[in-house]
Amino acid sequence: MTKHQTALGNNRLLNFLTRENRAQFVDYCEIVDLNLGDVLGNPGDTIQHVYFPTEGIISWEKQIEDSPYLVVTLIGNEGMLCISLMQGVDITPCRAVVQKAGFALRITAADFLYQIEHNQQLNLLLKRYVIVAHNQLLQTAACNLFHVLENRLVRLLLMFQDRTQSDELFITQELLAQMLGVRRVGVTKAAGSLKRKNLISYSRGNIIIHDRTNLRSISCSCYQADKFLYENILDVDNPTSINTSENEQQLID
Amino acid sequence: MTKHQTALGNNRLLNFLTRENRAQFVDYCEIVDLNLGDVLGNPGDTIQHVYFPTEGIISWEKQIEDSPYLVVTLIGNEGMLCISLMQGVDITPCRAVVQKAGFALRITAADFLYQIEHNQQLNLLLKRYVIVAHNQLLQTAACNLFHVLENRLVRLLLMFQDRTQSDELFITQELLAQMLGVRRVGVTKAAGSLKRKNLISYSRGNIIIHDRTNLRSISCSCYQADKFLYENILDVDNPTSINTSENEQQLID
DNA sequence: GCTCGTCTGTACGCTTACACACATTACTTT
DNA sequence: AAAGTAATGTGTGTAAGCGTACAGACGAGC
Repeated sequence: MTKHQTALGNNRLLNFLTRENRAQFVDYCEIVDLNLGDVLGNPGDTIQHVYFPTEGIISWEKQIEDSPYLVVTLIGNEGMLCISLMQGVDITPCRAVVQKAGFALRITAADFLYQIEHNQQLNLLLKRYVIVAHNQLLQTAACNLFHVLENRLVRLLLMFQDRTQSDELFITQELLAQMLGVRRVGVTKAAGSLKRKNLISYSRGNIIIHDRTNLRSISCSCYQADKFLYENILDVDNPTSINTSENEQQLID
Repeated sequence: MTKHQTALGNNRLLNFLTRENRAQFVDYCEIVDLNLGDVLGNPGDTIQHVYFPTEGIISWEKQIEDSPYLVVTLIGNEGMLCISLMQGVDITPCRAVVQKAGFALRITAADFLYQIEHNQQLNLLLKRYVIVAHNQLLQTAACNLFHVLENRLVRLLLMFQDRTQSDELFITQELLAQMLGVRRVGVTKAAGSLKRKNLISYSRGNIIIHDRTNLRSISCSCYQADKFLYENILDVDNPTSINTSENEQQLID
C-alpha cells in the first residue's frame, strides 16, 4: 500500500528510532487523513488517539478568557500530538486543528501506553520530545515578549516551511494573525514589509517564500534555538545529552 | 532533627504521596540551605541534583540573545527543580537562582533516577508535574501577549505569596521587572496604582499584601487556571484525570 | 458578463510600554 | 552627622500595536 509506505517513512520524530523499533511501533498505527479544519481535540477532552503527522500541519491552540484562540505550537512531521498521555494525564488542555491537510499515523491511547512501556527506545525518544516541546514553548513565551511582529512572523513562516518542506504555503493573513496573537492588520503590515524586500510574495492565502537565507537572518534567534534543541536532544544515541550509561542501565533493567 | 522534620512535611508536591512512599523517597534526600542569590544551575550544565524546595523560592530563568534573563517560572514548595531529568535529559536549559532563602530536599541525579524507576506513585506524580509545568508555561506565554502589565504583576505577586505563605514579600521592583520582562519604571507605575487602591503597600523591597481577595479579582484568569490545574492533575488518586484502570495496571506491572 | 464573499491594503486616533534622564527617598556605613 | 548606596518616583519623547472603519482586489459561481 503506497499510502502506508509514504507515511511510514515520513514522521521525522519516529525516524530517530532504529528500523526494527519503528516497524514494531508503526505496526500498531493506522494511517488517517488530516482534512483542513478537522478538530482533533478540544480542551478537557479525554485523549483517544495519539497522532504522528507524516504530512500536513496541526495547530495546538490555547484560549484565554474570551480572546480568540492563540496558536502556541505547530505540529508537523517533526512531532506528535498528545504528549500528555506520555506523562500519565489523559486529558488535553488545548484545541488541536488541522491547518494543512495531509496524513498522520494514529494509534489508540491504550496501544500507545503499551508500546511506551515495552519499547525502551521509543520511551526515551518521546520522553525527550516532551522536553523539546517544553523548551520550545519557553522560547516562544520569551519571544512573544521581546520580539517585534515582523521577526515573529518570519519565524512562524520558517516553521511552517520546515513542517511542509515546500516554498509555497497556503495560509491567510487572518490565520497568521491568530497564530501570532495579533490583529490581521498587523500581519498585513509586516507581510507587506517582507514583500517589499523581495523575501516573500503572496496573494489571497498563497504565500511563496523566495529567499529563505535572508529570511533566516531576519528571524529572531528563537528559530535557530528551536532547531538546535530539536537536533541535539532527540538524537537518542548522542551521549552528551543522555544520562550516563550506568543510570541508563538502571532505567532499562 | 527539627530542621529535617520541618523540611520533611513541607514540600507540597511530595505531600501528594502516601506517607510510606514519601518517607522512602525522603530517605535518599538531604536538606540543604537555599541562600539568596545561589545559582543552582546554568544553561548547558549537567544536572547533578534535583531539588524540592520546602521553604524559599527558586526562579527559573531564560536568556534570549543579550536581553536580560527573563524569569519564566517560580518554584517554591509546590514544585521541583530539574524536571528534564525525569525525561531522560540531563542538561538544563535555564538558569536557576534562589530568590528567597530557605531550604530544599536535595537528591543526587543517580538516586533520583533509581527512585523514579522503583517508586511507581512517585513516578506518576512527577510525570504529571511535568505536564502541570508545561501547561502553566502555556498559560504564561499567552498571558504575556494578551494581558497588561498591572494584571500580570498581580498574578506574579499572588504566585509569590502562594509559594511563601506569607503576606510579606521581600523583592524589589527591579527584580519584579526582570521577572515580567519589562522595565523597572513599568513596575513602579503598576505597583503605584495598586498602592493607591490600598491593595498592597511597599517600601524598599518589602511588599505587603493587604487585600488578597481584591487582588485575585484584578489578576488575570491565568492565575486561577494555574491553580486549578495544579490541584486537579496532581491528585494521583483522582480518577477523572488518570488513565483507565486497565492501562494503569499495564503501566505498573 | 455580473454578483457575492473572501482576502488584502490604508488610515486615524488611542493605549501600552519603551529609552533615557534625572530627582527623591530611605537605609547603611563610617 | 555626613556620605554613600540602593530603591523608588517623575517626566519627555518615541515606537509598537490596538480598535475601528472603509476601500480595493481577486476569484468562484451563476
